[in-house]
Amino acid sequence: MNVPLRASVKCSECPIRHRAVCARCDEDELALLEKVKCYRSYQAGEVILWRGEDLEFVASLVKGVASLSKTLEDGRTQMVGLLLPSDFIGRPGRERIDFDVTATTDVTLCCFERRPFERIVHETPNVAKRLMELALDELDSARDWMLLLGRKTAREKIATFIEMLVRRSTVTDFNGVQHDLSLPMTRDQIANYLGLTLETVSRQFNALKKEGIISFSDRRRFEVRDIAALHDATGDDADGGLID
Amino acid sequence: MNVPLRASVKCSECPIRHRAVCARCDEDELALLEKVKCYRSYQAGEVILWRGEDLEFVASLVKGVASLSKTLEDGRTQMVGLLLPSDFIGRPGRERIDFDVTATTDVTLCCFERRPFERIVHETPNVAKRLMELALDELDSARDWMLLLGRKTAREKIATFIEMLVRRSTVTDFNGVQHDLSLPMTRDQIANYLGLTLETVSRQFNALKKEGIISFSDRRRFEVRDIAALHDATGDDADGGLID
DNA sequence: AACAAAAGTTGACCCAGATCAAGGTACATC
DNA sequence: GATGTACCTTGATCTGGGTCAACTTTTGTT
Repeated sequence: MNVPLRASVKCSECPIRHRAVCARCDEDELALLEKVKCYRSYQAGEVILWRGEDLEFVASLVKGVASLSKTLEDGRTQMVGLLLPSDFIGRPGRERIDFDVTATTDVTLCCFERRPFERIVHETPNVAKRLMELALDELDSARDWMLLLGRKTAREKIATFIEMLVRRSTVTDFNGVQHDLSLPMTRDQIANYLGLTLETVSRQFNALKKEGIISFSDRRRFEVRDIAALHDATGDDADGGLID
Repeated sequence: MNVPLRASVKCSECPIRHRAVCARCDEDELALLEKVKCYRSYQAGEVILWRGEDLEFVASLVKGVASLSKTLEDGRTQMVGLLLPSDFIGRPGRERIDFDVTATTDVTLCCFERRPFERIVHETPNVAKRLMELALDELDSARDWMLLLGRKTAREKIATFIEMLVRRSTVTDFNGVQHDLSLPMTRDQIANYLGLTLETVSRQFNALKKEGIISFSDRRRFEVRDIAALHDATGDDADGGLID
């Protein structure tokens, strides 16, 4: 549902309080934001924003996974961004976006009307600064992704993708070992993310499974059995690769 | 040569005065920057910054073309950014970069020592704001590029590349028709940019030539003969594609 | 429980673009 | 004007991953 709901969660108790656009805010600044925020929810598959549409709100992603994607004339599409909790949608000074934003899983957003938000950005250096950091982080991951799309083999792409999920979940969950991770999307969406077809994604997952590097408990849930072999399969050098 | 030269060009007469990081500065703010700037020159092929190296300066690109590139363990490389005059190198709050920066042609930089520059960013909202705009522009073109790398055919990649050169030169030169444009790099570097091999780049250029869409006067200089056919070959829809 | 729809797997085949190889061309240096 | 070197072109061949197609498994609905 894209019906705005008055905020039910207090900012101070928000799960993304310390990573989102509000991360650097003090209590007073937070109060400003709290006054203009509202929540919206979307079901998996729902389009959150269409390319070219006027942005009436900007938002922090609170829960779930969303994706940014671009489409060619004949319908080929490529994901150009993956949004996880604490990532931001919309940019100061931009009233349109040049890609579609779709809910990959069920999603909850913390939305701010664009105009009031831009005033706050203007008057609150801590928000402006955090927005800059978020933009630079996105730029870094866009560049890692370009290396992946331009030069990696199908196997390397899949291995890199899994490694990224492992890293992100560590950051999110604070558990040293990760067994039982879950894919946040279908094979088709993963193909879209990696510049492959769904058949190739399926084959490469199964190849890594056969080699004992990963194992699946069901279609979505898996476990990394050999993290070193997984890393070798990414093609990245020891220190390099995705840093988030 | 990477020997810093005391500024010889006055900011007020600088060719990138109105597009670079200083674009929004008033005279007083400009004076602040002028005090800490110096010029450096690099020859085509020279590495400006190595990945991982400590950034001692940040800089605006004044003249020439530079590229950002990433490398896999086995030596495959992919360009992840192309810097043209007025583009910026280095980011506030980051003391390292995760890619190499190389002079593609002879290059002149307007450099600022990192520390003093960061103080100025902190105290000059007009600089901070402009830096944000530049970062967002880079993010947009990174995303167009991801679509290109992930989903476009060799022909579409080459056509898109040429179309970008046409657009950029229009913006730079303010001449309605562009005959006699020039490639800022070798076939090898173009391949690197587009996620292709140099042989494929050569073949696709010659295919477009045979079809009468472009023509070459020498290896570097060319002319677009049929801009509509060129656009058709990019795979982008009418309004979409690279916007810079 | 039966059925339908969505998601995933597997095999056969094919082709765009990589790879390998051999020349050709333009410019710099002596 | 000869020699070297970097750059580019062109042809022959190979192959990773796309395409097409059939089938299986899971999930949701009546």
